[in-house]
Amino acid sequence: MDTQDRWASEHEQTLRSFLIATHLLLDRLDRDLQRQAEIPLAYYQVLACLSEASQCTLRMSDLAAHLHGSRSRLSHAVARLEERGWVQRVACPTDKRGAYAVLTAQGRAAFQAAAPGLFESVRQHLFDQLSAEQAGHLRTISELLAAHLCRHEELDPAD
Amino acid sequence: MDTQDRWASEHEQTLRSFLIATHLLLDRLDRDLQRQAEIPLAYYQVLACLSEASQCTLRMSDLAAHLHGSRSRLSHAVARLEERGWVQRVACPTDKRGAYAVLTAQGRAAFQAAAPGLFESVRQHLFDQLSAEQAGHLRTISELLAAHLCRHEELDPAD
DNA sequence: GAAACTCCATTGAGCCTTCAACTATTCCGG
DNA sequence: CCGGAATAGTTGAAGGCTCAATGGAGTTTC
Repeated sequence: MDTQDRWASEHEQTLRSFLIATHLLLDRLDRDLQRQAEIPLAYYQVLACLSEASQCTLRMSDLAAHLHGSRSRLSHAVARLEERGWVQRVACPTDKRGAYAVLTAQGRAAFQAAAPGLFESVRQHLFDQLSAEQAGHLRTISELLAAHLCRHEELDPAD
Repeated sequence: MDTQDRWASEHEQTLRSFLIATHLLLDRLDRDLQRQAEIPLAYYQVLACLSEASQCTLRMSDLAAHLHGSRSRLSHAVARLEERGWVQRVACPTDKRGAYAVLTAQGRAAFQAAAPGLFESVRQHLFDQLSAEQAGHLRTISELLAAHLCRHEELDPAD
């Protein structure tokens, strides 16, 4: 087996483990959250983002950008969250195309009720499995990859 | 800020980066593969698994287990792949409940056509962004997490 | 050997996401 | 100011996933 092949097979194995681990972990977190709080992880993230914004309010576009997701997806998500009374859409006075998403009191309550269970899952399935050093590595790696992918999306609007 | 808080906020940041990075990366790989080869990453993994099996054949259950996914999901996936003529179901002679999934010649061809593009994406968006040391860490971490989550699923059939 | 259990695999409903229009507004060059 | 281009956001169809329910086939027990 020459050097090229060794490289490839090593990376292939890493990729395989990475795909399995991330799928299993994301599924588990999503499932736990779904069972305990009846919200998908993706919607929890919307609530989390809004809860940190000033006035618990964000323009739809900004919210989508913070979540690194598409406008379309956010639009659907907010529609669902609005049905539950957790978020409200408010028209933007200065730009009639625009809309604000506002976290309601109920939305904040739902978010706060869901958080402890999620953190417990994360602790159990992620951080309890890693040494402090490994958690540090994971953070570094995640930040590197996220930065690259964000950069790449800006530059490559192959859409 | 006391020690507890520091711990929590550090981990929260790590989690955030991790979720963003994995979502962006999985989306990008899936999208690239979809554009270049018109298959979702999940279906590619099915083909990959079959292509490595002896006779390119695997029991549905075993295939699901290798992929760490549910039987239901695999059943749907194989149904789609069968429509395309890439996989064929074959009844198991010894156990009439059972079914084999067999990779067809067309399926193998589609898999081989898709692989280079995927590896290129993986190289560009994952390994080119990491040092050799970091790739090693990622592998270790992934394997740890995957092992834990597999163990956990066996032990905790909270279903 | 029949009832009770378990196991393999499939099915359909419901939800989430993506993709590709589409509407409505705002911006900008001339 | 007008017409074209860019921007904000929504919508509906299509596809994939999960969940719960089902059917059919082996297995166990007495």
